[in-house]
Amino acid sequence: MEDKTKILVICGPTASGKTGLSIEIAQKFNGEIISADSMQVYKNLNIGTAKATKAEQEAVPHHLVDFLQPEQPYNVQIFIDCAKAAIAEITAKGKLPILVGGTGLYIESLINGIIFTYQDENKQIKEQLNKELQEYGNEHMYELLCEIDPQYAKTVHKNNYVRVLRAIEIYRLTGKRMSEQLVNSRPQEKPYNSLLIGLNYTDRQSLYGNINFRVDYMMYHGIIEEAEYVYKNKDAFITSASAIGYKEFFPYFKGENTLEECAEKLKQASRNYAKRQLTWFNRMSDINWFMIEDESYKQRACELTKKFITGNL
RNA sequence: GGGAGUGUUCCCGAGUGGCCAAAGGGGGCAGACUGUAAAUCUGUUGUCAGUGACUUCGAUGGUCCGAAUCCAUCCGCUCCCA
Repeated sequence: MEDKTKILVICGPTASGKTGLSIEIAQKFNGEIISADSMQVYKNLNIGTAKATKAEQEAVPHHLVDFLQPEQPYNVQIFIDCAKAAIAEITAKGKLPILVGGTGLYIESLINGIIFTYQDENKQIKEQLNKELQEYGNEHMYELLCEIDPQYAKTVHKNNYVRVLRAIEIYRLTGKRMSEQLVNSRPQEKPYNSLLIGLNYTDRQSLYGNINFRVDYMMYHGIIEEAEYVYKNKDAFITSASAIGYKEFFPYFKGENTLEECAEKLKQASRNYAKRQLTWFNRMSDINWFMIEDESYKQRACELTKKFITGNL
C-alpha cells in the first residue's frame, strides 16, 4: 500500500553518535548518507563541524557534505532541493537514503514536504529592514508586522527580530503574509515514507559530558586553525561564520580572552545548542528514540530499520 | 604583629534598617521556531501549601516594632605595612 519512497532519518542532539550509527546502518542496509546539517556542507570546516572523517566518507557515500565554499550561502530551501535530488538518485540505484543530522528545521521541512516561498535574494530589502531596526528598534518593527499580519504577529515575540524582520521581508518582497504562507506551505500528504530514529542520553549530564569531551578532542585536532581561517574571513563567510565552534574563538584572536576561556565558551554554547535541538526533536511526535547508554541501541536500531525496509512495520 | 577591605540565593554580582525571597548577568530547566536555524527569541529558577506561610544573605550573640543592611565577637578570604 505504501509506494512512497522510503527514507531513514537519524536525528538527535550534537555528540549523540549520529555519525557512527548512520555509517553502521548504511553499511548493513546498502544505504547512502544525506547530511541534514547546515554547517557540514562547507569545505575546510571539518573539525569544528564534527564532520564524518575521510575514512568514514569513503566507507559510505555522503551527500550534502563538503560541497560548498565557506563564503557561499546555504539555507533550508537549498537543502531541500539538494536533498530531494539526492534521495531520488540514491533510490534509483536501489539503495536506502539515510538522512542524518541535527538541524531540526531542515529535517522537519523535508519530511513534511514544506513548500517555501520562492524568491530571489533581495539585498536591498534586507538592508533596508536592518536599517529600520537599528533606527527604530524592535518594538517599532513588531508594530509594523502587527499592521501587515496581526495573526502571525501574535505567534512571534516582539524581541525576536529575526522572525519579525523575515515576515516583513516576505511581505514586501512577495506581498504574501506569513500567516498565509504557513497554511499554504504544508501539503496534505507527506512526500516520503520515513522512519525516524532519534538518539539521546537518558542522563542529560552524560550528553553534556560527552560534548565537553569532544570539544577537548577538537582542541588537539585543528579546530583552532579552522577558527582562525574563519575569523580572518568572517565578513565573507555569511552562514559559516555563525557556526558554533569558530566564533567562540574570535575573542582569542582579538587578544581579549585566553584559549582556555574560549574553549569553555565553546563547550557552553554547544551544550545550550544541544538543548535547543532536543526541544525541537521532542516536539516531533513520530521519532523512535534510542537511549545510547544502553549498549544494545545500535542493534535495536538495526532491527527496526530492517522491519521498515522489509515493510513489516 | 599593625592597617584596609571582604564573605549575598547553583555561580558571578547589586543591595547598606521596612517597598527584599533579595536587581542584573551566567548556568540549570522548560518552550517557540516555515529560506543566515550551529541562527534568533520566550518563560521559569529558595521551600511548601499556591492572593499566604516558612527557611535564607559566613557563624554566634545583640540593638530595634522591624536587619542581608547597625553593633560585638568569632571564622574564612584578599590587599597594604611589618
